[in-house]
Amino acid sequence: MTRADSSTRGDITREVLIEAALDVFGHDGFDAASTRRIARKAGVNQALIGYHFGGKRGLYEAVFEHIAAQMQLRMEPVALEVRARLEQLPATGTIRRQKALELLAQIFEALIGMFGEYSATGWVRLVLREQQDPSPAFDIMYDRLMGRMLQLITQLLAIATGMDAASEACRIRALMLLGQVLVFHVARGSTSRHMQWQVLSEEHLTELKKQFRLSLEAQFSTGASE
Amino acid sequence: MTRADSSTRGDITREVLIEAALDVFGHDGFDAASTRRIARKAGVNQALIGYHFGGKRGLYEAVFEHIAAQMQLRMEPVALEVRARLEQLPATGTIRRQKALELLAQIFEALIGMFGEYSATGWVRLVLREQQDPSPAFDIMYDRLMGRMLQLITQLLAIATGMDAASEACRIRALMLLGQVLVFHVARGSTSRHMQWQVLSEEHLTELKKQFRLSLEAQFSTGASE
DNA sequence: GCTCCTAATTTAATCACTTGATTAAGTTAG
DNA sequence: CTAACTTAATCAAGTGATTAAATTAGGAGC
Repeated sequence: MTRADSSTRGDITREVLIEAALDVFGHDGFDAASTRRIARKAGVNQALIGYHFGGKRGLYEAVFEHIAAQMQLRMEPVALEVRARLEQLPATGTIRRQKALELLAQIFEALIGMFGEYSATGWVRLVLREQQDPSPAFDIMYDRLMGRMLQLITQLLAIATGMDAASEACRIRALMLLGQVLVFHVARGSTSRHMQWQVLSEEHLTELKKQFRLSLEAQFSTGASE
Repeated sequence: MTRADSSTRGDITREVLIEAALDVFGHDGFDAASTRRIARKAGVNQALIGYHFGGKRGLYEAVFEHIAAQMQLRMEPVALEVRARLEQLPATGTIRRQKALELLAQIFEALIGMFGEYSATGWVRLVLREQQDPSPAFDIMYDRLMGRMLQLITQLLAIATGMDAASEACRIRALMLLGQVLVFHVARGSTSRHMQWQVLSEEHLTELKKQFRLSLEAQFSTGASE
């Protein structure tokens, strides 16, 4: 789609291969995916995988670089804005807590939107597989994105609740928040049956955002919490 | 281990094959797992898979029957007790809500324990894979276990909050609760890095139960919700 | 603007190997 | 003795990787 400017032949080949590989790896997993199928889907010769990426593994990791770049493109502006507003918060007080909670909601809204948008593509499955037993490809994603995002969430949660950001409890609660969002993607089979949702539509995402916000505020809005 | 009473040779063979298959399928996934490796691990001939289970697929589904049976064995008593106590609840009032919330906490405590206990074995990965694109093997698990469990959770949540059990909101919140627990297993890579947990120990599980209960009570304890 | 040449890229063919399934011949237990 | 069970051997199909040969694009020289 946006490939008009890719200069050399090789660049184009690499690009179509990565896109095809994202699909096939996402669908079948690393082992079950065959390089021939990827090449056929990309409309190029199978040997080009070896030529351009060194082999199947190299292509796999290139796919993760690609995903990480796309996610970063999407989440970085939000993270930057949140961090900027974080600086301007009053040093203490109820308002500081309230604002931090609002920033937290903002991040998760973006996350829900991103997960929802990409849930049709194969990359949710890809990342999920890597979560189970991480290969070097996982580090690409964690170091650039997930880790930072989790840090930011934990930090905001600490401010919003008065917890210690370094505490185990605070990090657990941060992950639990993430779980409330992830479940609709990682437990897709159960979700689609229990909700009777065939596909995650825009309306469903809106409802998820709403319910998540309710949950967030019920848990942490100023007043009592640990 | 508990195989002293399995009568015929065939039964024993089936059993060791299923146990080996649970490991290998869990580790490698359906496609990447090889019947030869399973057979070698089980200490039997590869052709026995075809003989006893009809083929690789048949063995795979037998593994799920096995898992479902084990989970059922573990969760059924809890579900029964909860359902029994549910009957004895007062028809309305704050106490009814409080008790329902308590039952909810009880279920999740059992779930956290079960997930934690089995997280070392391969079956979390197995089920997770099936969640992504469910095969007939998934229905075995959903119909017997997950579906019922989700129904029960939704029902209790409805009582505890005054929501309508059939409403979309209530079902969403039920899944979100489950997500708070699942995340530590499905996002294992991120969890182990963020928490710096190498493995889910008994102490970690205790802390998870504690934090989950805090979250549950903060969200739904009597007073304001909906 | 043209040709020519070289390096980058692509192709088809082939390699050794593993896969799940099947078969016929064996072995065991009741 | 017979039916249940197990074995080793073999099958066709598909795997990732590699190779040498063919093709292509783009800059140098005129």
